Amino acid sequence: MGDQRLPLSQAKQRHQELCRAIAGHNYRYHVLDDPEISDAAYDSLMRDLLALEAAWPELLTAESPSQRVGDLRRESLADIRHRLPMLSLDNAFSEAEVEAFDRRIHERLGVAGDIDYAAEPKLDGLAIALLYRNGRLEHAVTRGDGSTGEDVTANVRAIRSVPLTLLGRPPNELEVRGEIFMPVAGFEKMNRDAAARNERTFVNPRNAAAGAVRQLDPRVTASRPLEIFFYSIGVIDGAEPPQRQSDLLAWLRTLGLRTCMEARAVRGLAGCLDYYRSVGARRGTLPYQIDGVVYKVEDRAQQEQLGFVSRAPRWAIAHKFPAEEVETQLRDVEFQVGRTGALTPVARLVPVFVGGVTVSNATLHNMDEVERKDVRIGDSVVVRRAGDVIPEVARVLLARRPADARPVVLPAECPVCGSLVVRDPDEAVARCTGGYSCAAQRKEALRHFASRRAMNIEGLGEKLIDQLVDAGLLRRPSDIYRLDAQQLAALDRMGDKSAAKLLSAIDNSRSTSLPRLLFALGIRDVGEATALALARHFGDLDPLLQVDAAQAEQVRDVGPVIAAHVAAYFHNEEHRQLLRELRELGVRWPALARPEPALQPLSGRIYVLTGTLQAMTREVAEQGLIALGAKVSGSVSRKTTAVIAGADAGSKLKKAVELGLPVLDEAELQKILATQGGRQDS
DNA sequence: GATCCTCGAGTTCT
DNA sequence: CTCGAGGATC
Repeated sequence: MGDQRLPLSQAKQRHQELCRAIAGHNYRYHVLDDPEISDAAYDSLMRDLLALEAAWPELLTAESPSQRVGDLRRESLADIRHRLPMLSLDNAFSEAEVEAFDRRIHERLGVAGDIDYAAEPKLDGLAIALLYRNGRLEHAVTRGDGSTGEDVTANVRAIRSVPLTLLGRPPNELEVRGEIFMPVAGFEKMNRDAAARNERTFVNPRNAAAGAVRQLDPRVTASRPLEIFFYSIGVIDGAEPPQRQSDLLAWLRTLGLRTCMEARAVRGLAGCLDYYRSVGARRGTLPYQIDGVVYKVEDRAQQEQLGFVSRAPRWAIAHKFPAEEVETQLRDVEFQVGRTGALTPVARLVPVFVGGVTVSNATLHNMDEVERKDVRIGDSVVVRRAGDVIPEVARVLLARRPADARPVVLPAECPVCGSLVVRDPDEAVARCTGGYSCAAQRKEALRHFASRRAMNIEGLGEKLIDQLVDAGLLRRPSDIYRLDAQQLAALDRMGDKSAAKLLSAIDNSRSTSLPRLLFALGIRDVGEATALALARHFGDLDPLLQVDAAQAEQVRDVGPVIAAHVAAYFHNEEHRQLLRELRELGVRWPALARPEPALQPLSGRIYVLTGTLQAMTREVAEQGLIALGAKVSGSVSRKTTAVIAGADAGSKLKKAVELGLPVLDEAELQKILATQGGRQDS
């Protein structure tokens, strides 16, 4: 190469020119969407750069455009703590909820006229934070749980619309936040190519983008059509960012950071809703997937005045599009038999792709629901994912009902055991009368007995229980404690090691607590909370074996119905025999000591946990609160003391905000547990 | 008797 | 997460 004979100083200069030229073309291409030169001319510049760097390796720096893609495959991704937490957004699913949001802002700010908002599409991708120090990309971190994410720097460098160095006059330190996504066209092409090579395809652009960013090999990321839009900043040092959100976006563009060109400044509630409708109408023609729009209060001083609720700002909201609804056919309705014998109608659907996954089943809850929706077999139905998770049949398309559509008939006999099915006229559920002789009820009862919140026998799940029951090794819960290694090893897919592990898990479960045992028994209408109340009230099993309905009704939250179930359970000879056997086989629990009031500083308080906690599991958090005398409830009401919200909290957080209840985050919870002298021994 | 609050039970898919 | 129903409260 001719370059090789250049003196070093000239080579350095040429290198700088090339880097600057390439960065400039990147900016025109990605940020302005207005390239100056052809792709071929760009490639030629890149080739020159590579040749120069090959001849003078000392010129190579991490910021060179040639160094986008590292070739280091890593073992795992490191965790990085966000210096400023990455928040989530509150959601609105209707115009009324946006109206309420706008009203709250007026009230809090005490202003009368229209509020200025910045509106932008809500991309369906992956939130990310990039830190630039002195204009150079230092690291990129996923949102993770909001306080800690994964270091994906090497992969993010490989995304071509991410500048490795900022243009203009960047501040000393700037953390920018944005969304990485895969444009629909790129996604489809990638899947076509993958299919042609007989490789696995991705279900949706969001998953594909998330997978690509969390790759261990940055070369794989580089081969995926990823893009990024920036929309906010985190840590900043050495510059005063613009006062308004719209100006902030313009400022980011001057630094070479790509932003969504659909973002607009709008006035007042009406402006927000107009924007929502206009973007919604064009949703299908946008080159990327969006799941709603975001409104932010424009003015930063107002944002600061509004502040935060737990993990979400009060000054922004995501207005979601309605859940995707897809039409499909109802192939059949089958009835599942639960632990209590309840027959649940389940819709078997022609598999259909909705909300990012393939759905083939959906619960219909009970016969009332079937009748209310007028569901018939063979119907065309509309399916959606409620709360974006559980599939449901939204409605039937009556106009498309085929002539041979068959009504759903509640079977007169249990589909599993053939026993009579009865339905109390006052109740919505129909039940199989087979009791413990019904294989479905027996299996479900055993599964419940072994489940995590009951006897907590790890490894004894649905599959294994099916096998053991079918092999005749399990009939009743006490049989679990009679299993031996030889019997287990004879089962399919069960080696010596797994058998030993299971036996040890079974052995561990012998040492339990009275509330767990009472819950495990599966007495009708006795769930965790009632089991705990019974255990507290009676202190041990023996008084319960003598209990009559009147005594049981003394327990808080136990009325005549549950009291009758409890008394009947403990007077049934089969059940008494079961309890005798469990004791003989070594199942034991400490008698419940009446807790000292001094150790119950939180007594009378009711907490509700929601969202995903990070440092502790939900169960540990619950136990910690209960140990201090607090109650942990599953639903929010005016009686709730406070809601503890982890990451991605949903409807419960929303309700707490509506009721004006205090919302705590995980750090505050830990403070409560620590300062109240939370004991770890329960 | 009406209303609100809780709890229990069942469920999807990766 | 959602529905239904039991219990408490007024």
